[in-house]
This record gives sequence, structure tokens and C-alpha cells, in this order.
Amino acid sequence: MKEEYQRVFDAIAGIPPGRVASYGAIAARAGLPGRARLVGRLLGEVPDGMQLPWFRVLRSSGEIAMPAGSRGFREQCRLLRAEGVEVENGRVPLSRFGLDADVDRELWGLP
DNA sequence: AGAATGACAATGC
DNA sequence: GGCATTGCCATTC
Repeated sequence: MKEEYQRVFDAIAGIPPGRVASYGAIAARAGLPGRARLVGRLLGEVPDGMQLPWFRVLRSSGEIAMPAGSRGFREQCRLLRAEGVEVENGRVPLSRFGLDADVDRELWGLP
């Protein structure tokens, strides 16, 4: 596995419970700005049951990035709600649960 | 090599 | 907020 991939996994694992982050944010946190798609590709190949909070990763708009109604979709909603995250119509209000620059700094100690 | 595809994103209307 | 465009990266045909 490439270094980059590992860093992405770390970044995802670094999302605190009850919070969500966008693909772009993860990529950036992993030191791979502009590689949001890479993140998405990795998550797609992560087997279910793997110890990774993949469900905390959403699109920049806050919506779940899979076909509504699909198995993974429901699973993601369930897991998120289990952590206290509001999921309304397959979407999460990033204004409250999303990691923004401020939280990011406080949490991960970025400059 | 060239084109299409995908759990994406930023910008402009 | 929706829709189209453009940029991106890795993989697969």
C-alpha cells in the first residue's frame, strides 16, 4: 500500500465521533490537496466491517455519496445517527457537524 | 496511447 | 439550490 493511501486512512480515522468531513477535507488533511477522488476510490474498495469510520466522509455539500436506498447508504445513515449526527434526507447539515477550518485547527493542530 | 468511469470539488449562471 | 463546465487522479478497456 502506498504511503499516500495510509495517510488518507489516518486522516479518516482522525475524524472525531459525531463529526463528518468532506472528501476534499480528508484529502487535504492527508497532504493530498485536490485528490478528493482518490479518497472516494479508496473508500469504495474498503470492505464492510473494516475498522474505519468511512461513514463520516461525505460530499462537500454534506450529502451521502452513494445511491440513496443502497445498502451502504442505509448503513451510513444508521451509523451516523448512532453517533448523534442528524441525517435528513440522506444529508447532514455541515454547518453543525462538519469539520471546518477552526475545528480542524483546534483538533488536529494545523497552522 | 486514448477514452471512459467513478463514494469528488470549485466556479459560474 | 440546481445545472453545466472544468479540473483531478487512478483504473480499466
